[in-house]
Amino acid sequence: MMVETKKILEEKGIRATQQRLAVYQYLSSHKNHPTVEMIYSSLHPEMPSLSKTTLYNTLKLFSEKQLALALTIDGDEVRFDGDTSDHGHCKCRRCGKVFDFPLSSADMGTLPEGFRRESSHVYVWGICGDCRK
Amino acid sequence: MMVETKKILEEKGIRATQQRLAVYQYLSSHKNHPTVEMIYSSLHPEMPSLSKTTLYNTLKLFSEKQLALALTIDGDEVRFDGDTSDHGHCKCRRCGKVFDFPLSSADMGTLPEGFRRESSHVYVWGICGDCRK
DNA sequence: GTATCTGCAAAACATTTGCAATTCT
DNA sequence: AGAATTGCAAATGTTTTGCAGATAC
Repeated sequence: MMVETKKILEEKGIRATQQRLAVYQYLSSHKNHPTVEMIYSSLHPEMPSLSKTTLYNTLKLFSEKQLALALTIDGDEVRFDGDTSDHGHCKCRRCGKVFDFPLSSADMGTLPEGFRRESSHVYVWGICGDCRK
Repeated sequence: MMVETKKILEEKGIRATQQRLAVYQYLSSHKNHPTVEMIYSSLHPEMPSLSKTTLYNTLKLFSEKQLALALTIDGDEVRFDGDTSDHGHCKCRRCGKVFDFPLSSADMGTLPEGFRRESSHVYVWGICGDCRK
């Protein structure tokens, strides 16, 4: 399993260091769109040498190599998502949770003449089912 | 025209101060999705007393009162849009320009069971027509 | 063995806060 | 007059940078 993870990183041309493996595995097993702080707080106790500098470096690298998405659903904090498939995110303004949802495959509008789309994000705000009960 | 602007603010329950009128008029006449810095640099020469604190206060107030949208297409800077109608934004990764585009009225995916949508943003990245020539 | 990566401390930035002076109605 | 707003300076919080030592292949 550790071996598998190593392969995934190396296929993307990323040297598999302990720190990067730990971050990758964290993102793979935590689908709650963690912030940098959440990841750090969770990994640091077991890996005291892990620094925030490295965490920032690693997350930036993962975003660039398409191993993670950097979500800016809130302007004041970046959240990360290990699921890089095409999907939208919605956030409940009451409980603060972020949920995934599938995007309709169809178009989502008419882009300007000649614009070539490479990637996109859809963010929705509102109130989730639990909070409306 | 100044009178009109004043009315618009007051209808939203916002006291029409000089600073707020200036910011509102700036947003009305600059549709290029300016950052805080761009707005400040542009207004400050003509209104030297305008502080960034007030600018931040004003932009936050406008966002809350639906007089402007706060766009976080880039995680590291907030941009503002005086056009609060429903539309998407796309950014060219080569020239950096941000363009508006209409959203298809249809759904943009299936939200989680029970989630009530209040607002949404759609961001698209790619290369614009001019940069592809 | 050598290039890359890590982590510390400091720097750089953007945004917020406390508060006294000013401005609106 | 009285409440709301402004703007300064300081605080806060996040992300970046420089660089010496450690690590991976």
